[in-house]
Amino acid sequence: MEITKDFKRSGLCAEFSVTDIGREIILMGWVSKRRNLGSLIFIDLRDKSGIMQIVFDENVCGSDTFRMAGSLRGEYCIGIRGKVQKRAALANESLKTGEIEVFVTELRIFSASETPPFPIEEEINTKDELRLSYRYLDLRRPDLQRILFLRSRVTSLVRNFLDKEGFVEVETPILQKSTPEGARDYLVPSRVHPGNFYALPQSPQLFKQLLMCSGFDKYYQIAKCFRDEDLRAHRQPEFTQIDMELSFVDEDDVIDVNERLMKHIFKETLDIDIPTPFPRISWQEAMDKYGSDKPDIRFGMELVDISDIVSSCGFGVFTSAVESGGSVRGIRIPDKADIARKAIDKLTEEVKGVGAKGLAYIALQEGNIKSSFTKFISEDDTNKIIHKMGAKTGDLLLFIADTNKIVWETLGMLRLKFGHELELIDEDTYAFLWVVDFPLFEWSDTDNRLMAMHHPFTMPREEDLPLLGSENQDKMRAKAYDIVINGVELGGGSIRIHDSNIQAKMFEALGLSQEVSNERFGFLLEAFKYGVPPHGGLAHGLDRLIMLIAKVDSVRDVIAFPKIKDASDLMTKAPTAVDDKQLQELSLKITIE
RNA sequence: GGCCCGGUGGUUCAGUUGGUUAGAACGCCGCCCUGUCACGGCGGAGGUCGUGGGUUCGAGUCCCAUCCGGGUCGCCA
Repeated sequence: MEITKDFKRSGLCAEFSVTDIGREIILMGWVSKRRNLGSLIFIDLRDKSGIMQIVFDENVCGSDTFRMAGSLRGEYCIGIRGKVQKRAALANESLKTGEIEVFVTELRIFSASETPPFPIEEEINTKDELRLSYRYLDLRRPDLQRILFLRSRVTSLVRNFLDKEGFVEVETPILQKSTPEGARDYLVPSRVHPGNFYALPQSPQLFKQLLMCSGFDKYYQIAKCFRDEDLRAHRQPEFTQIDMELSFVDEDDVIDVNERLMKHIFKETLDIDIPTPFPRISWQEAMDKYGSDKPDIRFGMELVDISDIVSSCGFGVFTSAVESGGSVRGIRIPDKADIARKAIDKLTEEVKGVGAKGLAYIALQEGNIKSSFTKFISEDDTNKIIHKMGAKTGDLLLFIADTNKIVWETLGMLRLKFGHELELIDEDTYAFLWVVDFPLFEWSDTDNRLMAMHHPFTMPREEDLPLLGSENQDKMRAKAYDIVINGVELGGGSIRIHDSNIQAKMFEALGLSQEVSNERFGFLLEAFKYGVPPHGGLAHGLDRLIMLIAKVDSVRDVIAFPKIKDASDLMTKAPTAVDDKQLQELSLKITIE
């Protein structure tokens, strides 16, 4: 059945209302539900806009059409001509079009459908495995359609906003040079250059800096990025960034434009007014207070450092942690003093999973203090701890003694866990936050050297510059900033180095010889010889932004065709083996099996 | 790669200390029904309980291995 000149869609289901009563219209869509009453057949016709009830009455449509209507089944793709009428019975208040219906005079079945493997409805419980195998059917469901329409709306808002701000969108190459610093690259073999490979971009980082060298001043791109690392609920191997770079700016300028961008997006999509400026805290403060560089500040329960009290308390676990450069910190869980011994044991197992050696606690029960360690320390010290923690009867205090990194990570995890469990979090608020003054470097045990925490082109803070090259350079802070919403790292960026001397020292600090840095980044260093503007930028994770706005928990729900945990595609079965002929052309040989 | 959770008609689930013929709801098929919208009524089909092995008189249930999916740690400059 073909579409003909005199059978064109007059509009979408949800576009019609009582003002159209009496009109003859043509609708096209899918059979969502059918209710066959014998000599009266109701069909819920679904298109991307919603549902329209259509009615088949043999007296109106004739016996042939009525017989056809009886054969309709779920997901048949059809077109109908009919007259809009006010419903004879009560209106259906759950439908936008609930006051009207269409009496069909002509039915065209474009194609039949097998019974779908899962219901095409909102809020189904079907396993991801099945949904992703039939993603094209999954995407018929209204909730997923809404998210993809939302996603399109957001990218459109981003483009309009940044265009007005004087940004230019430039496409950077997908086939790039591999620079093995950071995540693993996806590699693409070159046919023309046997034995050589392109890499898919992990981000357009170097190209956007080059665009600043070229004088574009303000660049952005809705950029596809690729990282060959294992997946998580928030992580896909290919994902999209709202990427930008600006010249002649400092941190405040980048932060300002992005605050206004976020405010604009949240106003236009959710009609929420996000107050600006967003709060800013230093990385150090974030770690000390929340044990995380992406803290959820919708609730308190902040970490407390008790190292000074316990540094010579006589309890070996505590004192040795402090002596070896670590710390002892705790959090106060309100009204949890009645926690069962078994639950403490379970928590202990959990913190061991994060790398802690154990979990100490004080439970301030009515008239009784239950604790794993107070018998080892003086009553005076116990009271000091309770006082510093601000604890009162009924509270549970949990402590970790270890390196700072493990203490932060463990207590940060416990804080989030109890924040959710005790329902301290208002799910309807969006708490924006800038985390600034990140450390410039981070020690890598696997590589046994300093690594750039952000990337090697990040500008150190001026007052820390004298430390570069010194033995204290690991204490340096960067002009780097992350934007965090509700405990989710939405994006990050930095002011870049535009001074080739500082850049050279930076590579030296990272243990990159001049040869290696030239081989990897020579084109950028060369470009920096020709008058490079001060510049900096930021990239937002678009997928995460959509997750937050749409309030969904899996990044798969905001990507049309996502990959599963092992980075394969359940629907197309990619990746797959290729023909020997293709391998030969690429001068590749498979060595497995 | 480690750890945790899951896999039972098409879908979502139940299934007792191992014990008759593995159940329910929805969906599907047939018949009836002129105002349904979670339509209703009557009838029906549909399961090698992910797979392989083991223990047992007997396994959906216990054990081992394996496959598939999810979460998480490692990893993600």
